[in-house]
Amino acid sequence: MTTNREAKRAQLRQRLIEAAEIELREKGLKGLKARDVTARAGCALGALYNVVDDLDMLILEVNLRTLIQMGEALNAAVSPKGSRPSSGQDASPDAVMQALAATYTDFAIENHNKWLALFEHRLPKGHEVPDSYKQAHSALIEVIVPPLARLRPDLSTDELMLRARTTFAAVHGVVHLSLQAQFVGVPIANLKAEVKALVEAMTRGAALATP
Amino acid sequence: MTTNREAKRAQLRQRLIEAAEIELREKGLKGLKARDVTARAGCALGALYNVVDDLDMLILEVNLRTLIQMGEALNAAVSPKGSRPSSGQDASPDAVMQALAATYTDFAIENHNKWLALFEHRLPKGHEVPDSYKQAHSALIEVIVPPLARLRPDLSTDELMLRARTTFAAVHGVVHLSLQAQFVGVPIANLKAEVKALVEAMTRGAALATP
DNA sequence: TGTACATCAGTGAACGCGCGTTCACTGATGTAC
DNA sequence: TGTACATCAGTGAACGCGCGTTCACTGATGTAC
Repeated sequence: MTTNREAKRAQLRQRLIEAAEIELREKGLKGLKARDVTARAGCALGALYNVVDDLDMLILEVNLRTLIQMGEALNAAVSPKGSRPSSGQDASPDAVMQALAATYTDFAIENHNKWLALFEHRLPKGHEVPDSYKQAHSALIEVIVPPLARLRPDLSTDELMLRARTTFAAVHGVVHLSLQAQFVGVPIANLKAEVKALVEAMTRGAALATP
Repeated sequence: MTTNREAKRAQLRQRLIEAAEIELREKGLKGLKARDVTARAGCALGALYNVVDDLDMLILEVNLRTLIQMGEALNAAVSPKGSRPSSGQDASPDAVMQALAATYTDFAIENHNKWLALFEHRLPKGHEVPDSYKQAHSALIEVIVPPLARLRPDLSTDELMLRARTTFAAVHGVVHLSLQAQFVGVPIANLKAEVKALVEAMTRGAALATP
């Protein structure tokens, strides 16, 4: 039963990822240390390197989780749990866009450090971003496309993808500068209202462009 | 002439700030090292600490310069050099907003590392952000307020300040994710067009809200 | 089922490096008389 | 103006620390017969 060994390895790997996730949540990316992670996972420092190439790869793994969690949150916002399968199209596209933006804002607030790590972590040269990671990225954008497509039937698929990224990034920017607090950001107390106004402007402007 | 000594000190200080600026521009925030800066400034490592508390304080000084340069660029975009004093109000507010956003985008592209450092650098606890820094921040926002005020005469001064920050942050977000390249950003080739569309939507939406 | 051997996960002390900061020293620049 | 002394900018080797990563070792887990 060589599987037994593999299973244990995989188990330790999971424990390490979970430990890293908690450490990241509590201390932020800069505060994430190999020693703390292994201590929390209950194994020796060296064990980490039996199971993972690099500390960077471990972080990437945690980030992948965060991306997936974010995707789940956004999807839940688009199709709330109570809704029946056939009732997918009833909410107005403006409302859907607002729900997505609000969900993103909440997610960022509630998972501040983990969310920040998505943008702060940069791979050392030589490492390539894994496919699963890229897929999780696209999944996020694809949530925005359907409501946007209804607002802008004039746009091609490519243009929609592009505009979806722009919309995402605009909301992201407002949230990011606000939570950073040190720069020109909107005070957190006003954040949600301003994000709403932003999305309102964007969906309204879009509607105008489609007579 | 005790002034002579002071003058030399101030001179070295300037040389160090300039050296740090070049190092930052070339190698980015993470690549900025005390040894490289002093080598470039042509003084000994220790001299740095005669003239500045901290490496962090030196970075802050460089960031202040960057903020001021950015402010100058934005101001130049609002009132181009050829224009006479009395002709300040002729451009439409939409056009002014577009010019500001385009200028911000260009500035970010052309000064990538320095611009990034504005957002990446965080002071260690205990240090307080100096007033000059905060002033430079506000100066940026205040460039946006006049055109926005013309688009939204219904908003109070406070609301305008807030909306100006939101607008700034939205544009910033699109530029930031795009130049970061690794995340969900807009491809750089499409960046300027998308920023334009964003600002168009925001100014148009605003006009609608003011019947 | 039991024994001998091989493998490999797990260990944690030690390595190594990068780098900000200090500090004892020197020599030039200023001050006192 | 000249001399004796004090100050302080400037020097760069050495300190110190944090921390990712390695490595020789051990003991448990699996395999062969």
